[in-house]
Amino acid sequence: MNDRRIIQPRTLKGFRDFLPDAMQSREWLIDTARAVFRSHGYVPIDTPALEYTEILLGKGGAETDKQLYRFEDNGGRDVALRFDLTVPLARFVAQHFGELGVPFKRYHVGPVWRGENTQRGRYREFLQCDFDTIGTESLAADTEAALVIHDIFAALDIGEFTIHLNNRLVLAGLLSELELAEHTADVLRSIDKLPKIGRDAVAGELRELVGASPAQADRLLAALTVTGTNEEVLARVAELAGGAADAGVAALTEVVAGLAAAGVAPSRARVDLSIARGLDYYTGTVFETFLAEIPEIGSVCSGGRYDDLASIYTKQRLPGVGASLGVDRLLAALEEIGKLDTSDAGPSILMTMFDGSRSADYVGVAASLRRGGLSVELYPEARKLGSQLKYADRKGHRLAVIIGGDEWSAGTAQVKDMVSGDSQTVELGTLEETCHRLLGTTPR
RNA sequence: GUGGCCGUAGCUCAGCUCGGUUAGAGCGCCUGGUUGUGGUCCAGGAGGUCGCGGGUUCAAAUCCCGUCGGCCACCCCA
Repeated sequence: MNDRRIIQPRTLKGFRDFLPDAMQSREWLIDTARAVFRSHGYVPIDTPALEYTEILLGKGGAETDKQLYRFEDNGGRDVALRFDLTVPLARFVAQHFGELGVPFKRYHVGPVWRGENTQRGRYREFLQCDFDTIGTESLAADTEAALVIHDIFAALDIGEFTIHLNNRLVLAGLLSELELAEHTADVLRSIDKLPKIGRDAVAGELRELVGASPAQADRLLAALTVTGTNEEVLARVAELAGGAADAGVAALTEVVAGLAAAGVAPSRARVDLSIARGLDYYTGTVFETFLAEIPEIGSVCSGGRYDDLASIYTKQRLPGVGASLGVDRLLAALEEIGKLDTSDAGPSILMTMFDGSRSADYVGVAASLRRGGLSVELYPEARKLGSQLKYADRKGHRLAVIIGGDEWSAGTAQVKDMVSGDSQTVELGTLEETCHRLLGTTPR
């Protein structure tokens, strides 16, 4: 009778369930970002999770190839799950270019999949939250991208943060001045490790990997680690690159000036020449964002400018600039530094049920309160009042409305303040007004 | 993908080194004390395939192998 085989409930490595608390944090984060995107004129899009493999493999090297969830569908098509939102955006823009017009500014929030090894804050299914401006080379778009990042982190109110800005043209200028240009990719990857393994180790790696002389490595690292105000750093690097980095310096100068004009504190937007970003499609501005309280978790929002988003899907040249908010990494960081507000913002009123045979009446009162702009949860059964109040307490409701036999016959309702424990009895006709007054909200 | 650590109640963990009676604790949950009032207190209770599978043994949470999952480093990146 009871020997029915139970399938063990489990989830795949790197895939997770989200319980209500975790999900509320995710929604808070995404809602905040979404509001900022909209305020700057970005519009939402979505694309399929599954694409033809040739679409996804068009760009990207052997690394993405390995990480791809790829299989043959029931119709014999070679398909794969998207591993980021940028490649689908490229396909999307190439395919719908005629209907979109430029500049095209979109944001996209959705899961992506990578079959790589897991770690804290790194999963096989994770959420990306991207925004990009396509079809303009104006640096105003770069400035805006940085400003969007700034506005999101300011709105989240999770402590201080710094957006590190650099420009690939500066790095390219330095590398050509130092005659290391042909090893750009390797050098950049090495530079990215600077904060992690330190200056000496990077110098060593440069010598081994690309055969840089100690003098070359020294000069490069000296330029990259220049400190000072944004203006000082820019002036110094222009000097060190001997004019080869002028275009990049000018671009960075303009972006920094724009951010200052927008009221961004200098401490929140810093020129940092050691920010390289391994991704090779960036060609101009690059940014990474670090939280002051937990910089070691890495960048929680990164991006940059690229010359041509979709060259493999269309002959239309599509320059752009954008960034990606690392939702899962950011949430992991906030959890660690105790900045996650787990108090839920659910309904503020619990309508208790006293007499199951009158459930329609309770539904009616709750509905009328909601029509007045209140958030009301109706307890679904006439359980012991103590249990219902306990439930209200656990769910974080601020008020409990109690209507029992006495109240029904008197045409009244009891309103209990869950924080103070005080309760008062009011006419049913003034219940809505009383709730609004106690909650400090205004009637609709 | 390579290497290391780990996996016991819903959660945090003890027990494992040197196999041996009904596997424990705190918190949480449920019930009662308070027949219509939560958060405190008191009493009681439910809840465990010791991740899963196999092996050694008279006997395995404990030893061995495999596997799944988590964490960490490398790699790469969000």
